[in-house]
Amino acid sequence: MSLAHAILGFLGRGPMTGYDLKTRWLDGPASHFWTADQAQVYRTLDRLEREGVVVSEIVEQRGRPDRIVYSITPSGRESMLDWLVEPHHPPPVRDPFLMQLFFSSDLSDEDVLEILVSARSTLQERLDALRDRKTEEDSRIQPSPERERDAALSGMTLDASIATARANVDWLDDCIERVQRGLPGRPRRSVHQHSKR
Amino acid sequence: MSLAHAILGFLGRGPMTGYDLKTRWLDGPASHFWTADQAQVYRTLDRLEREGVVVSEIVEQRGRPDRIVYSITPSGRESMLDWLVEPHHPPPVRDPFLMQLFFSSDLSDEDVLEILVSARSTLQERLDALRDRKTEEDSRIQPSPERERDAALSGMTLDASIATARANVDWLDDCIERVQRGLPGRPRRSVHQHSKR
DNA sequence: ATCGTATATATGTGTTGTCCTATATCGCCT
DNA sequence: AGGCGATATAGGACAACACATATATACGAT
Repeated sequence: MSLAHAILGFLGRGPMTGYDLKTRWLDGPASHFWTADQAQVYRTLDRLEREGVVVSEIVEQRGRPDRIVYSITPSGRESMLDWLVEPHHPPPVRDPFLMQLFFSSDLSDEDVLEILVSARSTLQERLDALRDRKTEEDSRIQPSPERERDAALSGMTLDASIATARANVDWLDDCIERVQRGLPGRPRRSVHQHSKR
Repeated sequence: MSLAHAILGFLGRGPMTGYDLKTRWLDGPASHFWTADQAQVYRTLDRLEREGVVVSEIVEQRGRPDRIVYSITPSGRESMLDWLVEPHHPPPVRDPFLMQLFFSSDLSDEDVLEILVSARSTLQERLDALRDRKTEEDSRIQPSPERERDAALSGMTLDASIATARANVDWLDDCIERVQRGLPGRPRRSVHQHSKR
């Protein structure tokens, strides 16, 4: 599980609660390469503590649940470094959108077009958000050489997501053009005969 | 689960066994947008039959296990058409490789470079394979207008994967160049001090 | 002669991830 | 006054997925 290593990675930069991990990091600077459910974060922290790679300290609070501040242990740092030098490749492909397009021969050209246009607009939003984050991160001045290094690497990963998103928007534009010129053949069954609701 | 709809989609083109679904389609023409375990295919077929969207017919064989040939039912076609017109967006991002790069500030420039070069070579192979499939599919003549339509859409999805892969190779080239010029800061902890095995 | 591969389905088990709900209080907005 | 969002953790239930193993035989290669 890579979530465990994301957690170790962030705890390597300083002690934190599960809440912080989720809201300040996973939902923010890490959101373009990993997503995780809140429940899963807490459960993973539990597991990591049982494994001895993190330790927790309870900080009492008034009015709120006690904070459980986790820190990485030396064994945790070791495990993270081991993970860092192993080769990690992108995960198995599983893309419902491409699947939809693949099986769209039963739809009319108009329906296919609609799907493509809608996907384009979603992707464009995502791309804009990524670009905003990139300019924002680029303009932020880092207080230390270590942070500069972190920022450079973080920027590189953002560039990857931006490049991918842009390539996909371009591809969608090509598809839209092609469908507008008309796809070969005709749909076997039209949706409009089917779903007259 | 989209696997269910992949299965319905392929069964829509003709009756088939679980074995065929896995070996002739999922491991082949569908592999760039979906991957599935053999066990999962059979279990999903079971479920789909209980749901009444597919029916099975047992074909006895000598020397081999009986074939269980599945066909899509009218209700299955309906369910597939419903799914086809719904908007489907790419799944949540989960990329161990980007994560690795993000947390690589504890590695030396040389180690980061090694990771990038290795990723590049894997991706390049993947890209070559996709391109081969594309030329192969393009050169195949389709027997009917429906097949032509299928082929056009299939080609479009292949183009998406190719565009993504190419964008990523280009991005990796940029990264490699940048790291060769040197990343800012220095690693906090070197791996070489750590793993002298 | 045996080893591997293709054909064909099935189960057991564990892991990872999702969704929903519960709890408790503070502060802000309407 | 009352509702909503932020702070903070936690458990139950389930779906999806991965990995290993079992069974049985034909056929070609070494």
